[in-house]
Amino acid sequence: MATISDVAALAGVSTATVSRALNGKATVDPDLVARVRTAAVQLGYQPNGPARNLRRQEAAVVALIISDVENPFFTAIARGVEDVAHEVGYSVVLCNSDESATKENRYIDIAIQERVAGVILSPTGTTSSVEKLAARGTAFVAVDRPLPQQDSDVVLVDTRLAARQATEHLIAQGYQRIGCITGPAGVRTADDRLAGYRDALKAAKRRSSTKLVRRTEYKAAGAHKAAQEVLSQEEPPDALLVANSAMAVGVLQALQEKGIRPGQDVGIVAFDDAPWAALVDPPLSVVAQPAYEIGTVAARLLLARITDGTRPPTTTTLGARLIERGSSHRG
Amino acid sequence: MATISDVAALAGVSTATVSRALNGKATVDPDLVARVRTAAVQLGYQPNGPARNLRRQEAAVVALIISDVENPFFTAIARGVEDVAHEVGYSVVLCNSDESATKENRYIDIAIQERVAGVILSPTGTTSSVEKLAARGTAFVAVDRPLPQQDSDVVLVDTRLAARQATEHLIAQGYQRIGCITGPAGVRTADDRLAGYRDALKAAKRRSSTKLVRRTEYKAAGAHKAAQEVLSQEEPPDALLVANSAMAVGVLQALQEKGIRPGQDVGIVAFDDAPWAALVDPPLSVVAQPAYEIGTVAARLLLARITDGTRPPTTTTLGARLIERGSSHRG
DNA sequence: AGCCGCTGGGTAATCCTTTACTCGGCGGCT
DNA sequence: AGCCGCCGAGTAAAGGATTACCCAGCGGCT
Repeated sequence: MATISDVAALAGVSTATVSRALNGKATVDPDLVARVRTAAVQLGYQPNGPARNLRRQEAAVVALIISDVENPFFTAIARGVEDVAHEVGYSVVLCNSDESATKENRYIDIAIQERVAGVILSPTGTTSSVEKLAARGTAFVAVDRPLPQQDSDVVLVDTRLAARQATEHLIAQGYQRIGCITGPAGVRTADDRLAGYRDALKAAKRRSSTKLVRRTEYKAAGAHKAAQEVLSQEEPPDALLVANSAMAVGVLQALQEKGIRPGQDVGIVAFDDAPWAALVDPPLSVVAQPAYEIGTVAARLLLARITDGTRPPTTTTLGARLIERGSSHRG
Repeated sequence: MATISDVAALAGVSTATVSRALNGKATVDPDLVARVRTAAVQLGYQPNGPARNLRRQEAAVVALIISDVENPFFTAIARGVEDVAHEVGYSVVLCNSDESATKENRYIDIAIQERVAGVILSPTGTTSSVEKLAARGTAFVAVDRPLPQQDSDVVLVDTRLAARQATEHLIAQGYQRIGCITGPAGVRTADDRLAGYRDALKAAKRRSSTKLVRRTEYKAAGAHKAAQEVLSQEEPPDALLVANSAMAVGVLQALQEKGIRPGQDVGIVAFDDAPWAALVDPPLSVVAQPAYEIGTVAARLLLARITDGTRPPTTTTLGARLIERGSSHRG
C-alpha cells in the first residue's frame, strides 16, 4: 500500500511537503500542491489512519454508544448526531451497548483506546465506566439519561412531565384505573416515567396501586408478559401508560390476544411516535420525543466541548409532545 | 495518559515484557505477569489503539456499512454481525450510508484508512468504491445486494422468488389487478422484487401494466405518494406488493386517508416482518426475511476471509417466508 | 551594496506499541 | 565437569504521518 514517502518520491518533494499539501496547512507553492495531488491520485494513496492518529493524538471520530439499535428512538438520535458531525468532517461510529453495562464499558474502553475525539452515550446507569472518560479528559455528552454524579453536558427530555401529562390526559378521558408499564428500575427514563405517572395520580387525588404497575426490560417481549399479567388480575386497569414503542408492540399484542379493544376497553398512551403508531386500529396515542433534535444538540455540545474542554457543563432539557389519537378515547 | 513505558517502569520490567504479558503471548513468568497486571491497573493503563494498529497493520474492527439505520431490516443484520464478531473479539462499527453512493464511498475510504480488518456492506449499486477494497486486499462481504462484477462473498435473500410467491398468493386470493410499489431502479433488491412480481403475473398469464407499478425511494414518504397516485387512477389496482416495511407504512397511510380497507378492498403484502405488522387492522401479510441470519452468516464469511484471503468467493442465498395475515384476504 | 527578515520547504524527531533478534543463565546429558 | 540447548527477558527497529526546527534564498530597505 502506497505511503506518504512513495507520494513524495513520485512528486519529487519531501514527505513534509506532501503532508502539508494534502492537509492544506501552511502555504505551499500551488505548483507543488498540484504535483502532489496528481501523484497521490496516481498511486491511489490513502493516508494511514493509525499513523496519523498516533501522531495527532486524536482521531476525527466520535463514538455514539446507544442502548438499542433496534429502537427507532435511538436510531433517530443517531441520524441527528451524524448530520451534525459530518458537517464538520467528523465520522460517527455507532456502538450498540444493548442496555448492558458490560458492553457499554467495553465500548468505552475501545473509544479511549482508539483515542476518539469524543463520545455521546445513553448511560446504562452505572457511573463507573463513564468516569474513565472524565479521567482521560475525553469529551463526552450524555443523552436521554443523566449521569448520577458526573457533571457533564447532558441532553434530556422532560420525560417525567410528559408522563404526567399523558396520565392526566387519560384521567381527563374518564379512565378510572390507570396502570403503567415501564422499563427496569434504575434506568432513569423508566423511573421518571413512573414518577410522572404517579405525579398525575396524586394531583388528581387518585390512589395509586402497585398492582397496576409493572416494570420490565424495554422490549416487546417483557411488556407483552407484563400486560398479560396486569390485565388478568381481579381488578384490571382500564388504561395503561406504556414507556416506549417496543413495549407498546407487546402491550397491543396482549390486548389483541385477549380481544380487548384499545381506547374503548383500555386506554393506551405510549412513549415514542413510531411510524406505525397512526396505522394501528385505533391509532395509538403517543408521547412524541424529539429524538433527532436530541442528536443534533448533543453533537453540537460535544463538538464545542472537544474544542474547549473547560466550558461549564450544561443540561439541555427538551420537551415532548402528547399526540392524542384513538387509543386514548372512549367510543 | 499512561503509556506502556510507565507500566514497564512501575513493574520493573521492559516494555517488551509488558506487551507480552498483557497480550498473553509467549511464555512469561507468572510472577512478572502478575506484577505487570497490577501496575497496569494501578496506572489505569489503556493501550494506545492507533500505535497498536500502526504496528500490527490491522485493527480488530469490522466496519458494517448499511444503507439505512432506521430500517429494522438492516438493524437486525447489524445485531447478527455484532453477535458473531464479539464472540471472537472483534468490534463492530456501524456506518450509515443512507443509500448514497457518496457517503458509502466516504465510509469505505475511512475503513481503508483506519485499516479495519474487514468490511460488510449493502452496496448502493455503484461498484467503483468497492473496487478500492478489493485493490487494497481488504476483506469484504456484500449483504442483501450482489456486486455487479466483483466476485466476493455475498449473502443474499432469494427475493425474486419471494416476490413471485407473494404475488402468486395475491393471485390465488382472487385479486385481479395487482400492482407493485418498489424501490429505485438500479437497487438490486428493488429490481428483483419487481422481476419476481412480473414472473408471477406472466406465469398466471396476466397482463402486466406499467400503470400498476411505481418506483420510489425505499421510504415511507415516497411510497405514500406513489400509493396515492396509483390508487387515484381510472383503473386502480385491487392489490399491492410493497417492497419494504417503511414503504408499507406509507402505503397503509395512503389507504387510510382514502378510506380504503386493506384486504377487503385492496390486498397488501409487504416485505419485512416488522414488529408492528401483526398489530395493524387487518394484520399485514408479509414476506419475512431472515435478517439476523444474514448478519451472522456474513460475519462468519468475513472472519473466514480475514484469516484466509484466498478462499474462493461464495454466494449464500437464504430463503424468505411468506406470512399470510389478514391484509391479503378478502372478507 | 550590504544586511535583515521573511517565506517556502527539507530534515529529523516524535507519537507508542509490537516483535525480531539477541543474550545470559540454567539444567541436563555425555 | 563441560558443553549444548532452551527458555525467558531485554534491546532496538519498524510502522507512517505530522510538525518543530532549521536553512537557503530572495526581496526590500537603508
